[in-house]
Amino acid sequence: MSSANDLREIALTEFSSSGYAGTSIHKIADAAGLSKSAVLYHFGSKEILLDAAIRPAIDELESILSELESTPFTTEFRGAFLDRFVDFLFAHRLEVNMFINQGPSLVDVPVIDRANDLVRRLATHVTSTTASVEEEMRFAISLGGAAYMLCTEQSLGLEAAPIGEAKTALMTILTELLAPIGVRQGD
Amino acid sequence: MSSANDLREIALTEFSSSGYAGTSIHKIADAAGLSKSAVLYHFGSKEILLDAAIRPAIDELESILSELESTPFTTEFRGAFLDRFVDFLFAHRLEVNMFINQGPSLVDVPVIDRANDLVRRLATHVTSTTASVEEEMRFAISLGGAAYMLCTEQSLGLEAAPIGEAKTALMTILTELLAPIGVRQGD
DNA sequence: ACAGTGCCTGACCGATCGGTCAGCTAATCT
DNA sequence: AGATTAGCTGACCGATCGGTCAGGCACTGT
Repeated sequence: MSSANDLREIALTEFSSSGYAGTSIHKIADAAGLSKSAVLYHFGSKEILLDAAIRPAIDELESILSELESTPFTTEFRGAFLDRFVDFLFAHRLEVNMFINQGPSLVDVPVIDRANDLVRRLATHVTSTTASVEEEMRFAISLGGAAYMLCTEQSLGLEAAPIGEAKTALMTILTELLAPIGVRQGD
Repeated sequence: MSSANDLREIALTEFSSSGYAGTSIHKIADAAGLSKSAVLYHFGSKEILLDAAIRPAIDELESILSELESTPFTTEFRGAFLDRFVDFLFAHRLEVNMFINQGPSLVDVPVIDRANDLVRRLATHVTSTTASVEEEMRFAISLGGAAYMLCTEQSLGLEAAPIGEAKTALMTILTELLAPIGVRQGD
């Protein structure tokens, strides 16, 4: 495996668990068995490393969102969308956890701003413009709750379940949570 | 208002939004119109300030948990418990957001360890020992989702709703989310 | 054999971190 | 009036931060 890739993954893990401000370049370098200078050789700055670590996830989120915004929200598409979104959450749990928890405090970092914008767009689309307080809550709880759950299953005693079972359970819960939202659009 | 109390509140706000590691004593002092030394005069160290900021919330959580563990979980108590718990979430949203998001990374800070233990105890009690993956998920999503939602309502476009309406909505959602859990105990 | 390049290191820089300390001021106590 | 105390400040400390730089090492192409 390439050093750059190692560093990206290690940085993502550390940023997600200890926070961006709480993670020093030195710590990441140590975990990779390299020197701090090696990290700055591959990624010109700490911020560039952050960008590289979460950009793929944000790109995919943007793709999901584009499809969502350009497709009539029929009942069957709702299922397909939720399926893809849950897959996204599982595949990029660390990244999601990062910009959900630290997004507000990392403004003016371009890649984080982009992520925040996407979340806002997603919220606007899912809840529509006339959403009630409860509907907006349902969306926020779904997103924040899933991000939290996926990153604390082990530390909370939730031992890793078979992925298939976990996905099914999460889809059940999210479907139930979001069911009252947007029914006027396609159901 | 006393300086010490000002500092506690400012510190809580900053710790919650920018993270413990990402908040310097100097920043807190500036926001309070004092010098860094004044902060360290009132609170001997940054960690002591953190302790002072979130201890009241953790004390109340412990009280809620004690009542929960010592009361038969009848249907009517379930409602009363949820009511008290939602009140707690609203009253201490910043503290909850803090130790939900940064709890794992702030281990070996005693007051945070205590909070983590309480959350684990709460999880064990609510989901019981034989909980399924989905039941544990429902608990984690409820807790993490509520904490996220309560701290991002403004930054996500969710303008502050009347407190009463917001509480009712949150209780509806949490009741629905947790309904399938623990029915064998008192219903 | 030699130049070039990719990868990496250690020394070093200024800034900022958490924390200590001597001392100032205003109010309180005797 | 004199002593004490609470509240606070600015100077200063060592450690660590993100980042720069010169150079070493291994390999490749000529």
